Amino acid sequence: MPRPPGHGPDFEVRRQKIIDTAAELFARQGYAATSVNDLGRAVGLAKGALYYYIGSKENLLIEIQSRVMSPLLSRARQIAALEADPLLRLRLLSESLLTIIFHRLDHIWVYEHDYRSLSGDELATLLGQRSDFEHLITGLLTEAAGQSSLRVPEPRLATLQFLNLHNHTYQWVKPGGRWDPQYLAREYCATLFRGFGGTEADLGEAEERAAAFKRDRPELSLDPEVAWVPAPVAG
Amino acid sequence: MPRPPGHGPDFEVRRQKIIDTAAELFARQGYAATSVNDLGRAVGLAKGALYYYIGSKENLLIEIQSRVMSPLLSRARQIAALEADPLLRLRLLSESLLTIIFHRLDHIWVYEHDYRSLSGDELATLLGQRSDFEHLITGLLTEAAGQSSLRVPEPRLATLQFLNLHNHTYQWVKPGGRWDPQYLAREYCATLFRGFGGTEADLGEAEERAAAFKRDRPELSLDPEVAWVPAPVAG
Amino acid sequence: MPRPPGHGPDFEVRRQKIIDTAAELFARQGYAATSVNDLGRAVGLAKGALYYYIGSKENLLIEIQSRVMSPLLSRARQIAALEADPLLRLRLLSESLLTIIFHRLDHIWVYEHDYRSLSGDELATLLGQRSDFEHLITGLLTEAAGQSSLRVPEPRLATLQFLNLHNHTYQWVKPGGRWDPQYLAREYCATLFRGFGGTEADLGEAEERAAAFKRDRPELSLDPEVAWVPAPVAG
Amino acid sequence: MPRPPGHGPDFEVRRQKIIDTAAELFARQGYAATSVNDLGRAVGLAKGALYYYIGSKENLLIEIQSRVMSPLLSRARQIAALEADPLLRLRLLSESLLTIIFHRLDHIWVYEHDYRSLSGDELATLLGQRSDFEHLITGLLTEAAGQSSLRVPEPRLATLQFLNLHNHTYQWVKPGGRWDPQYLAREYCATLFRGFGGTEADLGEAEERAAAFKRDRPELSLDPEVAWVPAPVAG
DNA sequence: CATGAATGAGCGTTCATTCAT
DNA sequence: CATGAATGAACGCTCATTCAT
Repeated sequence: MPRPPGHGPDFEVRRQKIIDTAAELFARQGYAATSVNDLGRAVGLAKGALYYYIGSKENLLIEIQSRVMSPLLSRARQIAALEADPLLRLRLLSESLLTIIFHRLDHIWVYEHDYRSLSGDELATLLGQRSDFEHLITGLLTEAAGQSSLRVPEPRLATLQFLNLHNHTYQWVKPGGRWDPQYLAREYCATLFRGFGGTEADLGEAEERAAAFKRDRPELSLDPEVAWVPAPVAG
Repeated sequence: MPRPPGHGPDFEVRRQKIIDTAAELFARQGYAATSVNDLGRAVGLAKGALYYYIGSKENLLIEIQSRVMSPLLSRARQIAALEADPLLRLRLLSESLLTIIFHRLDHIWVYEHDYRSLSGDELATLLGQRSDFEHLITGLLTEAAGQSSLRVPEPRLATLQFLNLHNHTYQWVKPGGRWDPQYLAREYCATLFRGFGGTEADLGEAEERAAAFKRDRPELSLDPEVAWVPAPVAG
Repeated sequence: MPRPPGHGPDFEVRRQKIIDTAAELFARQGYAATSVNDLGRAVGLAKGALYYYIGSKENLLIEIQSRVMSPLLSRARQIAALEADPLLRLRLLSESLLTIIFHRLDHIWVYEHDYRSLSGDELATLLGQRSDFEHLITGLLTEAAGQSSLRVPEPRLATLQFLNLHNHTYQWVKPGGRWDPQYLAREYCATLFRGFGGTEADLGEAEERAAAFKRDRPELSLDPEVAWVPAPVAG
Repeated sequence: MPRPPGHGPDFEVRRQKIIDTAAELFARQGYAATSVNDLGRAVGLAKGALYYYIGSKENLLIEIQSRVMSPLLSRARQIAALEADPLLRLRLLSESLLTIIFHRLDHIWVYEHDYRSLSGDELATLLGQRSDFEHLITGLLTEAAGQSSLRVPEPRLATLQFLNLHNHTYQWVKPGGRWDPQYLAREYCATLFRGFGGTEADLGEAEERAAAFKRDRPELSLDPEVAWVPAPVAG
């Protein structure tokens, strides 16, 4: 879906705002139940003008998915590649994941609910990226089993518990509510690390180092405003 | 949508089979993306006849939600009311919940994905039932904090972790695969009980008692065949 | 585009009438310039009901093409296979072709103008059939060059002249006007046979035999009412 | 559709190039199936600028029709007015007509297929011009019947055969292929003249004189480059 | 009970055209 | 001169629902 070659300076700004609104609507009503007319009404544009920006309805879905997956995966790879204690890296990953969930809750709803509405190719790409993300976690859990007190006899099952605990959060979380991503990350990791047999000492150490890390390497904490905007993938 | 006053003895049987098929289709394609024609083709009935049984498309959604919520809630209430160790009851609840997820995976997909397509009243009813279910868990966790080694400083957050861990399972579970509900319940409860500070002793005891319970009181183990069918329709 | 399995007795009748009307409209305004709404208005049916009968707009085009090609080709094969003088067979073919043009003028307009709107597969099929038809004529002309006074040094060019002369008739012919298919066939064949160097004797003989043939084997004269209706091809 | 009163010297050049491109696209895809956007892309202009040159889409169609009809009719009048044997003039007309078909095949496709998309007034003008052209041929054929061996008992039918044979050529001709306009004109006229009862002598004479004519009065041979461009717009 | 037929609203998308800049 | 942006109508098509038979 190639867009016309020349566009005014406002084009991309406006386009991003339309995708924002689409994410809100899709999150609230579902992708299939939201019409392009609904979106037009919400952004104050006739349908014809909308298509000037969006290309197609499915394209919106692709962009939204990519706005989630793209920064998540790149940040996850950065963290996984750090030379640091695997528990620390899991803890950092937990907070990154929750940060994204908090700051783009509507995108996450769409990401979790409507990915099956993608067409074959796009779906395959997305599932591949999801699988990559999961394998990063599996790798860290396996590493942790070797270097700490954690017991991970079934890395796949441990990974799935990690993902269950984090990913389902979008269903009830209220940004600005009682808990923030940092707090939840600490709690979730505490549950999981203890739950997988980790000692209180290992747990405390990971938490301390995470605090230190965020102090010393702030660029590795996900700044969602920066992370989202360029969304360079797909389309 | 009043159904005709008198119908033959097969009416209800046939109706239930249609809802079964609807659940399969909705799970696979989504509620909004499944047409009444699709359903008609799948059950081998023309649209006119179909409407005789189903009343409306939304009605199907209501019935499916109720088929999940109704046995789950009644079984949860039964279990919560038992005179027994709260950890044991949580363990039994875990297995019941996972059993439903395993045996009616298609219903769960619909339950998790398409409840927002319900109209206001029906949605309110459903959300109320979900809240009731959650409070049963909160109650058991609070009890457990008093009677065992568990520390539950924030019962709401503990409840949400319990729900996250269980409810997200539908996204990846494959019935007939590596794990069964009993195995997953043991693993999940082990993670949670340890994660909330429970001792290995408490944990082992709960597991033993659960085994004994299922031996002595088999009627309290969820038989999914029985559990579903009569599902008294809410609404 | 499989139609639902069961249909009332009127379905096919109505369907054929709709295709008739579509052919009229397509002939008058062109396929691309005729909307499904136009057709609905013309047959007195809402768009939804129309689709119950037609499947798709392109399907109408396919059916119309097949209504022309199918009887034309089968009749042409019958005639070409006769054990008779090639000039006689060309003369019979000429009349068959003109009879179709006269009796389904609107179909011919669509056939000549809008075949390029067909999608790849259907277009390929049609072009193949057209090619088959042309080769029948080429064959007869070549035969005639051997057995009569005709000189056909370039069979392809002779074929194209035969086709030009006949096929372009749809542009100006008025059924019920001054000339009928028999008359035009005689005139066209006279022009072509003389034009290709045939003697008056050959020409007269072919005309006489054609008259005899139509008297003795009336079943080989194209009865357009019978020829059209079953239109068993494609869809 | 008044064009702005003053434009630069390039205006007309550019305009003609745009019409060239439009003719290509309309011929390939059909007038109704070609969008103004397609045209804009093909000529490298945004829609706004395009409309500065074209006025409207229908205007393009009018111009293309006129580019065919206008030189054809003026050349035909020139030829018909010559003091020369009618068979010679028919022969010259044949070659002129075929030359136009060869050199502007795309225009001819549009001319033959999409004239029905013209609005009432334009269509009336065009049909009048077509009729004028036909009457020139009828006149020549009638003259020929008086001065040569041709028998033309029905001048209208003879005219239509002349037109059928020539006009349908656009459907299959490939410029640069086996035959050129001169060759086809000779063949077509041979078929027609013989077919209408002309002697080989008359036929040979006409062909000889045509060769002489083209040698002595080359300005009467259609130079397509000159013939097209200035095409005074009808409408 | 069950069907085939019909409706009217809505779907995602494309169109010819306009116009401020 | 030329652009990018906007419109509103129409496109082909699908939908949930109804109802005479």
